Amino acid sequence: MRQNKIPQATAKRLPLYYRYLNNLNRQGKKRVSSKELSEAIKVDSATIRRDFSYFGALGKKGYGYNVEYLLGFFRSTLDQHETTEVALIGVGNLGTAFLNYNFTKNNNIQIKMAFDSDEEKIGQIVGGVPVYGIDEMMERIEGISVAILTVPVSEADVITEKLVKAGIEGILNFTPVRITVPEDVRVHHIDLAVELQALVYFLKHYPLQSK
Amino acid sequence: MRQNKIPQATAKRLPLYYRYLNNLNRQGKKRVSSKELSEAIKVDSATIRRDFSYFGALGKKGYGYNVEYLLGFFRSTLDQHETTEVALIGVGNLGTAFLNYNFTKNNNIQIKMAFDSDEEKIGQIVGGVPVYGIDEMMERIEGISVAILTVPVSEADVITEKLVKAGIEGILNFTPVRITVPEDVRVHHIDLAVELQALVYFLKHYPLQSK
DNA sequence: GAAATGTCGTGATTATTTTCACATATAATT
DNA sequence: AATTATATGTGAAAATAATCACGACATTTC
Repeated sequence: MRQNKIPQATAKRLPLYYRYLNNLNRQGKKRVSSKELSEAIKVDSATIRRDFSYFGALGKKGYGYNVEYLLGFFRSTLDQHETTEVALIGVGNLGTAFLNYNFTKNNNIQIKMAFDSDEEKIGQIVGGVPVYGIDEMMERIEGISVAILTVPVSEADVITEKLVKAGIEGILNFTPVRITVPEDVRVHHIDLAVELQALVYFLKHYPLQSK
Repeated sequence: MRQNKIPQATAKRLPLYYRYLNNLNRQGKKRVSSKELSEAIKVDSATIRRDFSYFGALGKKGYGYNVEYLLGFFRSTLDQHETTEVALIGVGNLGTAFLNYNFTKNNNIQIKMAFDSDEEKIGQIVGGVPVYGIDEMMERIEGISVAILTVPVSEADVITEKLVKAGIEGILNFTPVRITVPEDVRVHHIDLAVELQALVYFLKHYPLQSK
């Protein structure tokens, strides 16, 4: 379970590979080469082969990769056989977008419950997920190890503290706040304003074409 | 304008620095050290010093950095003196979240217009931004160089093609589709399902604490 | 069944990024 | 004024990641 040898950069690409293989499989494709994959997902073909090779020799020379086999392999590598249950905190626009996203289609990830402090929202079912009051969070969240944080900035720190107390292990943080957690809690940040500004910066300072 | 020497990894962190310096300045803080910054934004202090040093000697030994000076410096580096106008395509939950996000507060980025194909939404003002029909996009978008793409998967390719024809230079793509564009158009992907699945993978395979 | 073609897996190389660690300079203290 | 504490900027090293390029082998074609 903890064969910690795969580079982080590779690990980040695995879900991407997995989803595309799923697509191919649905389309009934039987084989695929690193070159084809490369064109579809915009990752250098040598990088793809290298990535796959960390898991052993999954392909066949002169043929490519067997889609079904590869898919099955990634399914178990990405623990897709067991469903990961997730909680979402903050049912605003962004939170609602997540609730309506069907993660279970490609990934065995399921948002099991959501929390909000707005009386209007409590008790509703959004995207098939029940919304509870924040005050119920501590009891209800037990057994869930991953949280998506889509609350306003002002709430971020307080909620994070509660999540940590409730034993959460991973947080996908969409607030601009760099939340503070014990070192055994993993936080991934997605900062929408930063991403947008970075794109603008790259546009002005890193001309493409010539490259 | 094109002193292409700053590492990409550094460039991606600039907006983060900028926002935090803004916060400090608002709080009336006069000085800050790389160590303080490091604790706040969770980036190694040596990395911060190195990042800053690409722009010259911005600090003072034994003192740290002058917040106002540094802020002013980044403001011009990040082109914050001029407003960047952006269009958003797809006013669903995710799109609406963006429209309600006040980018202008910290960043001189303004979503100037939005597009959707839903008759219900056309003509509305969401978060202060007018929503037009997709069919008006080609005319209206002229002069805008950045687009945020928050449409359903099925629309992604068609809309992208239109955006490219309309002369867009950068796309912040939230669809899982790896859109195809000419090489002089810059695309940044943010794939929510991939991010979530990557977090889950890291949790299971990259134990923290010990590290 | 021989020749041509295709594609993997990987050693070696190169590029990029992070981190260490310390000389150097400023600021604070006594 | 001397001493101590602080914090930068950066050379050098280490870590991480991407890419090249080719031998080996499977598949396809003739």
